[in-house]
Amino acid sequence: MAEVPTAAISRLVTYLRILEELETRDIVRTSSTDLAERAGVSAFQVRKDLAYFGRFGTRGMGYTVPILKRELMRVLGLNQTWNVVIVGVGRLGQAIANYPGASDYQFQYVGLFDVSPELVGRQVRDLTVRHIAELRDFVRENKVDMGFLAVPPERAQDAAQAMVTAGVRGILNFAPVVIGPRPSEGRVDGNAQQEIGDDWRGVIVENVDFLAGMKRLAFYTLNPHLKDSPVPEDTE
Amino acid sequence: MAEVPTAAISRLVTYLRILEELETRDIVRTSSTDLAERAGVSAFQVRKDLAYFGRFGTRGMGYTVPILKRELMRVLGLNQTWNVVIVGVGRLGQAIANYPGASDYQFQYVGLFDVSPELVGRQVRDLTVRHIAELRDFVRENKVDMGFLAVPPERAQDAAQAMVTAGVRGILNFAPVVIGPRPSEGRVDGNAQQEIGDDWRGVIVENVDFLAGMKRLAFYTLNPHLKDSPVPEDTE
DNA sequence: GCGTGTGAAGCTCTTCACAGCT
DNA sequence: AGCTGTGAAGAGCTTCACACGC
Repeated sequence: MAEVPTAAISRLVTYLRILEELETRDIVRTSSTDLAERAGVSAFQVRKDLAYFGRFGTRGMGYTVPILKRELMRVLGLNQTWNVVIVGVGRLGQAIANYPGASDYQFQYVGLFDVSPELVGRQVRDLTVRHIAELRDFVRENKVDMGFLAVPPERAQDAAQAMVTAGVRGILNFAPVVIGPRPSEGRVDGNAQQEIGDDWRGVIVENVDFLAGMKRLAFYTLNPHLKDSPVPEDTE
Repeated sequence: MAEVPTAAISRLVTYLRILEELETRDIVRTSSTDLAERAGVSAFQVRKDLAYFGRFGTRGMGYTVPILKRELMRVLGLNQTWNVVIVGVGRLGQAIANYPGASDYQFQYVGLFDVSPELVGRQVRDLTVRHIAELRDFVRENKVDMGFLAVPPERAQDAAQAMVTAGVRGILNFAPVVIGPRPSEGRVDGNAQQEIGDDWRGVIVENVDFLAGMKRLAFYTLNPHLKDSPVPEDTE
């Protein structure tokens, strides 16, 4: 199914970041070996990852930083504007909204939503927090490309369903739960759950779960032999 | 090398979460099929993942929720106390420090560190923010099991190096950069980089990178066919 | 009969070696 | 000569089918 490995996409993001840093330092040329070292992967891997999307280098020469950067941005869809709503504007949601770097890639926060009366109406980063009941109309009246979900875990499934129903097709889920085309837990399950998940078709969910990260870290700290350490073996 | 797939550990964390929710609802029995459905994976996968660590079920019966929960906590190292320092106490670091759920697993924040004069000395969640120069002594005088790194990306490599030098053996890296046994960028590279990375041996790094998550989401929103959607095909 | 546990098959991803261009 | 691009080999992960125990 996946003719391009998911892990390859994560690595492309890393390469892009490295290219940006090289560009700020006015370094114009690089190579798969150089990128590999900076990214902590093998040079084979770099070349293979790039090869999924085209031929960006020159044999014998390497890569030209601005060109490869431009191409990776195009591949990743970062040369266009993305309108984003944030659902859940507590401490985490606000930290996300204010985190620098998102606007560098034309990610624009266009709406903030919450249920808390203390938050609705408040200004956060030039935007007024709206009640989540307004989400549906907002998504219909505005172009919304993706939504960030930063509500407490017990509300995540319902909030995600609301986003999908409203028409959001990409969700970055910060809540430590699995969201998806499931009947909402704690609801009477009697009536014919007709076509559950039909509106989830084509919806992309990416998870950013820091509690899970903590637990993985705990496990690997206890079992370090099960994880490849960041100490390089040899780049090629 | 990895006799247990990395992805399996992530899934175990998910199973554990589901078991906790079942327990709060007083559900005592479950099965690989049930867990699979809730976790969004196949039942084969659930059984295989559990089999890496033991035999926790009863044939023909399924699993007993409290037993499987206890066993998974033991496997993941969540039945012991973990002392955590947070390096970087800006908006993101504070959101992390205040995020509920960490203390449920005996993750205890024992020290907060930053360089900003505005933050050092301030109280955050019952702790006084210390200057990062105190990190080394702090780690030596206190038992510190892991560190969370939430500084701006340009400071991440140096801060990570400081943590490792101080003796921190597990790092949860929130900064959108690769950290590791590299010479700090922007430093004169002249003298013999003797044994770079020697002190990184055995250090575990887990990344929680939400900017990367945004970019992956952008890519998969543009190329949905390259990603398995959350819509289930059939659980078994 | 039912659901777990597991060796084996199948598939995806990574590593490799080298052909090909500059 | 040097470094990319890529088919092929190898490793690792997932899926499967079925034996086993309740």
